[in-house]
Amino acid sequence: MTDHSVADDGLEARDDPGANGRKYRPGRIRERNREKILLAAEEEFALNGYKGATIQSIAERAELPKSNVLYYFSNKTRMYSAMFDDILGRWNQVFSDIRPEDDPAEALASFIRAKVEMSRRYPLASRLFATEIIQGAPFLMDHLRTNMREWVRGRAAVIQQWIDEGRMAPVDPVQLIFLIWSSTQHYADFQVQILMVENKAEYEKRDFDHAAEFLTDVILRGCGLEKPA
Amino acid sequence: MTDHSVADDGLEARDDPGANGRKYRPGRIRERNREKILLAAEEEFALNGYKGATIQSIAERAELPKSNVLYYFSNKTRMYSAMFDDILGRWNQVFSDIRPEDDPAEALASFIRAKVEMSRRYPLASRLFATEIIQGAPFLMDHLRTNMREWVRGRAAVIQQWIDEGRMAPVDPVQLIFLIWSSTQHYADFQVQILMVENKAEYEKRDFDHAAEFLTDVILRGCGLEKPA
DNA sequence: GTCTATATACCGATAGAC
DNA sequence: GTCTATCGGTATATAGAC
Repeated sequence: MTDHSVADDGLEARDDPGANGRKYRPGRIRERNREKILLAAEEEFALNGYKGATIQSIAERAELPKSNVLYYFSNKTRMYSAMFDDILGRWNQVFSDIRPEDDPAEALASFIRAKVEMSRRYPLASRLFATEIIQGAPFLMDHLRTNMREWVRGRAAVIQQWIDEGRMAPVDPVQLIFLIWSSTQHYADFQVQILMVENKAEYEKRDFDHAAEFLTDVILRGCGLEKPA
Repeated sequence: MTDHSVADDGLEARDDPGANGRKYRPGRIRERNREKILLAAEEEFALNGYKGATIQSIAERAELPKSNVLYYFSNKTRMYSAMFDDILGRWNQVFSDIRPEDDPAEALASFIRAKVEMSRRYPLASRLFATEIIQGAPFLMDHLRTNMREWVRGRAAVIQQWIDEGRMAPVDPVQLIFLIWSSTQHYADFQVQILMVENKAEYEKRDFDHAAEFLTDVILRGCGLEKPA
């Protein structure tokens, strides 16, 4: 269960314009099908879990024959891994950095906003990630032990420096990161619960704005910070 | 998938002392086996998901033949439902109430502590619940729509009253409940991630104490409250 | 009540025609 | 590259001996 392979298909975006202006790209169909499959897999895995999702159902959602799916991803575990590579890549593009010279209030607020926005834009990815962690992270263990640990340590060091400089209340930086993670992801992972409790049919953009505002409000004040203008 | 039946086996704890002082209770073996199965089911379902958990593996963990398990719970879905009835019953016993005349700081602090303690004592139950919600709550939908909605509304009303009386900062009471839920459950649901990031082999009691202290510290201050003595 | 044997169904993966 | 047919394995659930 440590087969956390990198999706290494040739995805170079080589443009090779044809005669009549229509772009010709070798592997364009392949690329498109790959994306369709990964998107379908995201929905099926998120909704039914690893075992519960079947290659058949993924194929149907992607509007491709089952064997075609197995042609692109030789087996189910590889497909699952490739999906996480996809998700983690997407996340890395979005994550903004924080630096010691930044204003703590502004940095934390923008971090919270970015995470809430992620919950809004990629709820399936968030749920998949949560399910994977809850079940013991068999596929992402390596990622947690290396990349994520380093990521947290880097951010925690910056926060600690802010504290040492007396620019915010002395709270455990690592716990603070966990608090921001959990409270923001909650809106994606527990969407159904939130909707049911609030008796809403579906989320609207303003719900996320409201959530982000509430969280920055409470967490920043909890860190002894004034809300940025 | 709406077969959310209540486990209605005769579980009356009728004591019927025998001749030599040894308690005789009809259905005692049945009760014991039921508990063993439900405990095993909790572990298997939490670790592998609904589809991933097999009756065979549950039976082995409970040290009973597979058919014996199917004798107590006629099928897999009933077993899954009975497990949640069990969990929800356990939770209802623990949940403390909050009243308008309580001190907001103390009430919220004890609520946070109780939830963290729950994450420590019943991590599997928390993970099962999370997985169920993430996957759209097919079995718990009814519970969310009725019991849980009422529970939240009752607590939110009390918090709102505190706000109206100027005893705490004006924050959205429902969002505050979500914040406390998400941040406390996180320690059970994302245990592996937390351990990996902090490079720890396993949780200790003091880790939970530390987490509870951090959360009460930040959240209470975020609500404009002083930490209770 | 307990357990063996088995019916039935479905899944992942492969072989091979086109 | 695409698709049909199918193999081997395993799951739930039941029938029936004890």
